[in-house]
Parts: sequence; structure tokens; C-alpha cells
Amino acid sequence: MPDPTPIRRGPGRPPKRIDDRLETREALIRCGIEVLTEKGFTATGIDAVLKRIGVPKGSFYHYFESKEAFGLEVVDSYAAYFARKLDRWFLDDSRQPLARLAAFVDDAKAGMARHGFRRGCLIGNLGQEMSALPETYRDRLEAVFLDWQARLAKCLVLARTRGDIAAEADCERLAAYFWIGWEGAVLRARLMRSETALDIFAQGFIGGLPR
Amino acid sequence: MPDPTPIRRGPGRPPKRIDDRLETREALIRCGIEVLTEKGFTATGIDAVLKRIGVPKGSFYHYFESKEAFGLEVVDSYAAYFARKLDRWFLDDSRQPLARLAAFVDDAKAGMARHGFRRGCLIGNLGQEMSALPETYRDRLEAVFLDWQARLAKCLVLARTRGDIAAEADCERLAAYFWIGWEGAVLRARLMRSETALDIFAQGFIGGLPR
DNA sequence: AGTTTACTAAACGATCGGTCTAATATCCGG
DNA sequence: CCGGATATTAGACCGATCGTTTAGTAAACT
Repeated sequence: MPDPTPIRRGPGRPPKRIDDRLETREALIRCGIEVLTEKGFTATGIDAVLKRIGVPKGSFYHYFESKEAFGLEVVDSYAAYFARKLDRWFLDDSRQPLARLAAFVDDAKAGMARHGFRRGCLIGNLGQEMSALPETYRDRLEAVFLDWQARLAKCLVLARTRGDIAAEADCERLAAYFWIGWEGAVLRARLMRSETALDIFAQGFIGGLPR
Repeated sequence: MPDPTPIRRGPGRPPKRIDDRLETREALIRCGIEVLTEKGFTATGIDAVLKRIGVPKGSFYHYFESKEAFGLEVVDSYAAYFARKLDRWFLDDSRQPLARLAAFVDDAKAGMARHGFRRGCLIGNLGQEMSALPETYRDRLEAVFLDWQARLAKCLVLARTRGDIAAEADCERLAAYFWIGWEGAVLRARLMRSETALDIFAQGFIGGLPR
């Protein structure tokens, strides 16, 4: 549906609309998530983002200090979005712990299919691009991975106390293992344009858990 | 060590040396492997490759039709190089099958460390970049993965006949699982600049094999 | 009314992949 | 040993695109 109150664009200060500034900023970030998730940071020009929102190029540096700063905000926003998603699945008391993981995987499969397997994982994309990225990104990206790891580890601990996995299992390490491999699965799923890689990895991981 | 017979560079037809044309061409490809393995395709300019070999820009298009064609040759060359490496490890009769896989992993760890964790896997790099790459690349990259998968599967079959893994194990699928996750491990190792991710994945994989 | 604020249009310099031309040194047929 | 044909270099050059800067305009605020 088209925006019911289209934002006037032209030179000069725009008419007052309280949340206008935030709206534009956040629209840019939201669009940045989509585009960077698909094409990565280096291969994406800011024009591509701006065009899609209808913001003129000259305005970009009014909202963001640089492309680098923009990217960092996109990462933060994506991390927050993904953390919410993980909580939705990993804290879902209506499912057994390991079934929650499977449910997350199914959701991810559906998500990738919905976008024609063009979009991957933003953090993985940028991680792969690190050598062409400002060094600022490195710690931020790694921190996101560690956050995901912690959330999954909690879920695995639950499975362990239930006896679904071995009592001596190192849940933190298992969680690390999952995200390491998961990024590879997403990469491959995009290359093959099929859910197969996600399936193979997920089943391999769950099937290989210590019992 | 410096090249004992440096290639003369200057205008005019070079002296006849049967393999001279190949030398320059192959030097470009070899350098392409290094650079693309480190920075990927999109983020790498042709000049970066040319500068390192001392070949002027005008010469590039004498040897290659385009950057795209060049990249494909680099992929082929890398695939051949990596296939030899896999054979060296996976067909090493002095080791038990699963120990061969572990040896490959150790070798990869040492290799990544030697280059300061700046270089990753060329195929994985380009795979992640697919959405910004000519569509020509897709099948080629996937074919390389399938080749690696077949080589590892053979090794796993050996392990199965020895009874090291369960008789009902699907070696082809396990091999697919390995390479899917391995790419994620390489990605993460580069991000963290540490072998940890490779270790966690390799141990997780081998430890999770059906017994 | 005058200043401040919010935003944009246009241009800038760098770099990209790719082309083109001129120059040059060797090869090869006589 | 001469004289094309050929292989290669040298690097200026092109149009496109990149991230970024600047100068200016119009509404808001005082």
C-alpha cells in the first residue's frame, strides 16, 4: 500500500511533522538492512538505498555521518531485530528446547524462500567482507555472534537439564558450533537457491548433539 | 625467493620462450587467487592485481577478455589447486580415514594463520558475493563444492567400511554437511583472526559423526 | 524581521572496468 | 639480412559510479 501521507521533498526546511526526521532515518536503516543483507556493504552504493526510499542523495549526509556510520547503525538495528526473533523462538515455552531450535530453522528457511534466496545473513555478509571494511566493524560483528551464541546456549542448557542432550555437554561450545556452521549454511543456501543446505546443516547439527 | 628468471617487461614483442605467454598469464591468475581469496571479487580492482605483478593495465585485456572471464579462470585454477590439496590429505594411506580429515583441518589452520587470517576460501567468498556477480559464476562455484563433497565422501566411506563410523551413515550427506559448515568456520576464523572457529567446527563435526 | 534549522541540488574528485592508439621489439618468410 | 606480421607494452582516455562536500533554499522559531 502507498504511504498515505507522502513526505514532501524539495529544497528548504520541510513543514513540521514531529516524527518526520526519525521516520526518514529509520526508513533508510530498514532499507539498508534489506539491501545489505542481499548485496553486502561494498557492493552496495548509498544511491541504491536512497533511491528506494525516494530520498535524494544530498540528504544522506544530513542523516548519517558517513557510509561507515550508516552501516554500523544498520548492523545494530539488524542485531536487535534478530535478537527479538531468537527470543521469540528460543524462549517459546510451548515447545521443547530442541524443537525451538528446529522451529527457528524452519522460520529461517521460510524467510529465505520468501525472498527467493537472495538475502542472507547481514552479519555473515559483512563478516566475509571484513578485509574490505573499516576495522571498526570487526568487534561489533563478533559481539553480535556472541550474543546469538549466548541465547542459543541458554536454550541448550534447558535441553540438557531435561536430559535431551548429554549431561556433560558443553552448551556454550555447542552454541558456538551452531552459529559457525549456520553462516556457512546460509551462504550455501543462497548459492544454491534452495533450502537444502539449511536442512542438511540443521539435521546434521541436531542429529550430532551428544546424547 | 626472487624469481631467478624475471620476465622482461618493456614494449615490443618479448623474446621467444615457449611458456612466456603462459608465465605472465599464470602469474596474473596466481596473484588473482591470492587477492580474491583475501578481498573477494567486487572489492578487488584489476589494478590491484596488475600492480603486484608489474603488468600494465593495457596488457590485461590482451590476456583476458574481461574481469568476469579472469575471475572464472581464477576460480578454475583455485579449484584445481584445492583438489590436489584434498587428494594429498584424503588419499594419504599412511593415516586412518578420519585422521586424514583432521590432518586437512590442521593444514588449513596453519595456512590461515600463516596469512594472518586475512585469506579465506575463494569459493566461499565468491559464493557470498553471488548477488553482485555475473550469474555465470553460480553453477561453477556450486560444481566446485560438489567436487569437494565427492572427494570427502570417498574418505568417509573408507571410514565406514573400517567401522569408524556407523554402517548406516550417509557419507554423501555427511560430506555435504562438512563443507556447508566449513565455509562458515572459515568466515568466522577470518573475522576473529583465530583458529578457534576452525577447531570448534572440526571437533564438533568429527565428534558428532554417527558411531 | 531575522536567525536558526532541516533539507536538498549540484558538483567534486577518486576510482572503476574497459578501450584505444602508438610505439617497439621480436619472429619468420624470403 | 631484409621486411612485413605479430606479440606485447605503455598509458592516455572514456563514461559510469562511488562516497563526500558545499552552497543554498524554505520553513520554523524567536
